[in-house]
Amino acid sequence: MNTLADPSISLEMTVSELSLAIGQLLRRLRAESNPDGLSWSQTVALSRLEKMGPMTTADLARAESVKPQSMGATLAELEREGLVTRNPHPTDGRQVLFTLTDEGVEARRKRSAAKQKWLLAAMANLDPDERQTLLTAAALIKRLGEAE
Amino acid sequence: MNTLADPSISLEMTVSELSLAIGQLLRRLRAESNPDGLSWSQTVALSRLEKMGPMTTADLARAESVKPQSMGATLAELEREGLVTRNPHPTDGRQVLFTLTDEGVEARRKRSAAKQKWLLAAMANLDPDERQTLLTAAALIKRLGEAE
DNA sequence: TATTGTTATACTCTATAACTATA
DNA sequence: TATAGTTATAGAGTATAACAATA
Repeated sequence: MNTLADPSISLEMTVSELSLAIGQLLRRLRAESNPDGLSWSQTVALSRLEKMGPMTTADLARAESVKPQSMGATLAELEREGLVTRNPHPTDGRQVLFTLTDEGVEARRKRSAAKQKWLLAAMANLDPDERQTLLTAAALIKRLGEAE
Repeated sequence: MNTLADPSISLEMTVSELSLAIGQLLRRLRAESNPDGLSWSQTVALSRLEKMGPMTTADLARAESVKPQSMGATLAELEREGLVTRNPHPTDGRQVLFTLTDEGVEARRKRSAAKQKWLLAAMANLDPDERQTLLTAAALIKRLGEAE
């Protein structure tokens, strides 16, 4: 009589539970932000640039499921703060490649600390098994977010 | 030596991966929203009222890690649409209890369908094991979001 | 024509501050 | 005083629409 074995119940319940849970955690993370730290969207853009190397506005927008205009605003702000620089695309004159500056790398490491510090502390109370579950889940969630 | 066995490396990596993944999934979910559907914050408020029964503005705000004023705005909008009603608290004249209307139950079920339908479809491609991981992770994420 | 990016404008969500009513 | 809620205002993030430049 294992209700978890019913795929439809499990699926809808998981969808609902997961949506509510991640929404709450994200709001919680935002609430923990540092006054002179990086905003969420800035942190995300910097992280992705650091991980993937130079990228265009459109690629970053696609990667984060936002419109190019929205990503453009985030990048313009990061550029004003000297955390990214823009370079022309070598072959396509329309495109602009954004690259992390040294200061951007530093900022990503230091100024996003407040948020992550909170989550780090919260996760420190979990069992190793639970942390492993979250790491596995993170990869799955990433796949869902990227899914067509 | 196994780097995954180093708790600090695993922990930081998990924090980073998890934050990025849930941020992207949530933006993705928001992007899938229906033009005449419910907004994310409305869906969340209705879901919680449905699950927990009548609640006050302050309780809902605490549950979702937002300020009472923010939750107040969401509830006012839901009230204007007839999806929740307000009732006086039986013993404390300051408090207001919000309750789902029948129309609110219906709306939660139908109008949030667009978003959840997308996630449901995406999750249908996962293995049962992977779905179980997400369900377990949802509970963990919920605990993190509620953590002091 | 299609794509990249920009500018202009508006909406949603959330925050802070100041206020009223009740405990 | 302290708490629950409201009103007013502002900022961040995102969206749509209209445009320019390039492919």
